[in-house]
Amino acid sequence: MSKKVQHVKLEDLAQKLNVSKVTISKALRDHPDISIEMKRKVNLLADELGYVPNFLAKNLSSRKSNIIGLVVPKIAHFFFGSIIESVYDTAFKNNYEIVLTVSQEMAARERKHILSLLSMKVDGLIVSVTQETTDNAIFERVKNMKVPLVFIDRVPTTECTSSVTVDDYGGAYSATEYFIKKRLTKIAHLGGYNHINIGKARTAGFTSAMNDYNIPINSDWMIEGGFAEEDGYEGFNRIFSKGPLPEAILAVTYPVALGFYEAAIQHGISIPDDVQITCFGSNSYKNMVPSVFNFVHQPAKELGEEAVKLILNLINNPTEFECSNIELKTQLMINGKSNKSVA
Amino acid sequence: MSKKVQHVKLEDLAQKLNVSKVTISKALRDHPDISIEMKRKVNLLADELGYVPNFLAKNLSSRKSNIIGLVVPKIAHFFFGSIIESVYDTAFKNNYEIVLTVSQEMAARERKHILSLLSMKVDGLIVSVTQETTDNAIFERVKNMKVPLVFIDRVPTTECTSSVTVDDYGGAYSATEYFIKKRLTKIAHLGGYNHINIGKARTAGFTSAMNDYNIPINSDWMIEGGFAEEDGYEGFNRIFSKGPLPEAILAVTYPVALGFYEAAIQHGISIPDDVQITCFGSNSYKNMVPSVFNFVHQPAKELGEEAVKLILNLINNPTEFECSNIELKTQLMINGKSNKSVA
DNA sequence: ATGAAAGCGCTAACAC
DNA sequence: GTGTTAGCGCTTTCAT
Repeated sequence: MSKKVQHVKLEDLAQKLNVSKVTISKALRDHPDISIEMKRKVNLLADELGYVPNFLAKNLSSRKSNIIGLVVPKIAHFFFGSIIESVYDTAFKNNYEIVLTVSQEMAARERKHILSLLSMKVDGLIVSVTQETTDNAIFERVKNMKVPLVFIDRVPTTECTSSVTVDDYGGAYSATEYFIKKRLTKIAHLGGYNHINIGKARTAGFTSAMNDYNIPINSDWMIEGGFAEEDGYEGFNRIFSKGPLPEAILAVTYPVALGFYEAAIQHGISIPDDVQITCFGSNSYKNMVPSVFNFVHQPAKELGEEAVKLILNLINNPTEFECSNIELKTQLMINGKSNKSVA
Repeated sequence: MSKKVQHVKLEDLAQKLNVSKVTISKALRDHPDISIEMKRKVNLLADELGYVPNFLAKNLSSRKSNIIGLVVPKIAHFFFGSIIESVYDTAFKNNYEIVLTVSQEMAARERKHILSLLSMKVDGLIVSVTQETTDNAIFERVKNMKVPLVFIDRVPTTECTSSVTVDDYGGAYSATEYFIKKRLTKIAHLGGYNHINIGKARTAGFTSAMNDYNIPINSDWMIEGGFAEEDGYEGFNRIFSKGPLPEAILAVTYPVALGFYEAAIQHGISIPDDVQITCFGSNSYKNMVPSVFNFVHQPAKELGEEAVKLILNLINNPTEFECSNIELKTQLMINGKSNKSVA
């Protein structure tokens, strides 16, 4: 390693080689103008001196960044953790950097982060909205600025968005159907807000399955709320206060199932003996480790990959890939194993 | 919302208000030079026009960024997920942004990411090294550049680093002692590499406890490896190939425990009936949900908070906080409950 | 209290 | 092939 590592810039290289800094700049970027010989010399010297281009200057003058901004509502949950890991990995392999921001389910933070990312001149934006997000103005703004935008998993209700989602309706339908076929017909739904696609579609899937099998829906058991533990906790208490418990629960997310579980245990209810729970999400580690829940498995890794691919397509080809929606299949996992008895 | 959202810059505001852009710049930054009245007008207009300062230009000229770079080896695991969430949250509350990069346990990626972050002119760097990291040259370079650097959880063996870690030695000691007091003396250690602090200290804690209680250590059961599932999987197979299994396992991380678990199940071994497993990490969600493992609980949230506080101190006061090491306590959790019978 | 000039480190025209 | 000239949008002296 060289000793002089501080503040090596184009001009330093230029002086040492007695050429202009433009030559250096071009050589480093493998511009066809420059001779092979020159490029060799420049790269050698750059390595030796430990030259690292100044990201800020570079992007300010070129007005692109090779950065994709990512905005997620949560991070310390397996589903989002997996999405994020996958997005990072796919971006890295395509020579893009990710700048991740976390909105913590707060619309105000989400807005602030998007503005930050825009001011960094990101080349594109991948967003999974908060449970609070109802105002789409910020997304309109992104669109007006012609910054490619892809939603992942959670999509606000606007026209012409590009998105990567899962088959929420079908997943909820299958999970509900599975309960019914097991003769568990007293089913509650801990659903998400209807202003978000996943809340709406999952509730619709649940309702359709119930209707198709002529099972009456108990309106006390149709809970609409957020996606976090506290929502599940509160959901239990609301259901509990109304009388006898259902035999089965379909929960809109894994955290909601956890919250329900906590409240149930505190009331001496045994899970899954007294109440069976299926939730959207993903059992961790290859579904090896036993869980008290069953899952509507969401392919997080694929979601991340597809979102990056789509945003790259949008960056390179803004018109052709506008408003494309990719929907991936879910899979009902019973005791960690894929369930084939239902569609 | 205003319609003209694209490319509003200082000069645009300046023209509208018939002042120079310097005045605007100062007003926006609440500089004492500017009159209250002027500031009011400027802020109003900025809001109206949706002005967002250009991050690139701003930081290029001021040569600071209000950004802290974060480098972690993994993300889709609860422990790192929690650290990351906590770092983001604490940074946000202090008006800093985080740029997160993920090395995926690869030293080469780690190096590349650190260079990227340096070229973004981050104000400081929080790093948890990969299991491969043995060359400290890149960290020396950071130090030479006078960029504040804090290690979190995983620290390379260099002199004068600032770090936030847990009591790895004590945690491993307590976990081992607990086994011994339960009369489980055939204990294997699935340890981490000795070139990283956590590998070394946890192995030392295990060894000390065994020695203090005069329990012989079976060298076939002292595995040194990485921190991921595959290492646990391989660890099982190495132990299994040597003859009878131990009664208990101390695993250096949760993923290692998972890998061991998978391999064990495949061989018809029952966990925890045949082999009890304790690992470093954290049961998820308030330790409510039953787990087949016991845990040496690491306070991830506090780790993140302390790391951010320390880096902010270093940024504001580079000399005073140099080489400070914060060590947090671990807690042995048995069946999700804190164990008081051992230290 | 306000502004003019210079410059952060780089890239993009356009000459030569 | 290589260099010259501008300029990205902001902040910083230093005048006024």
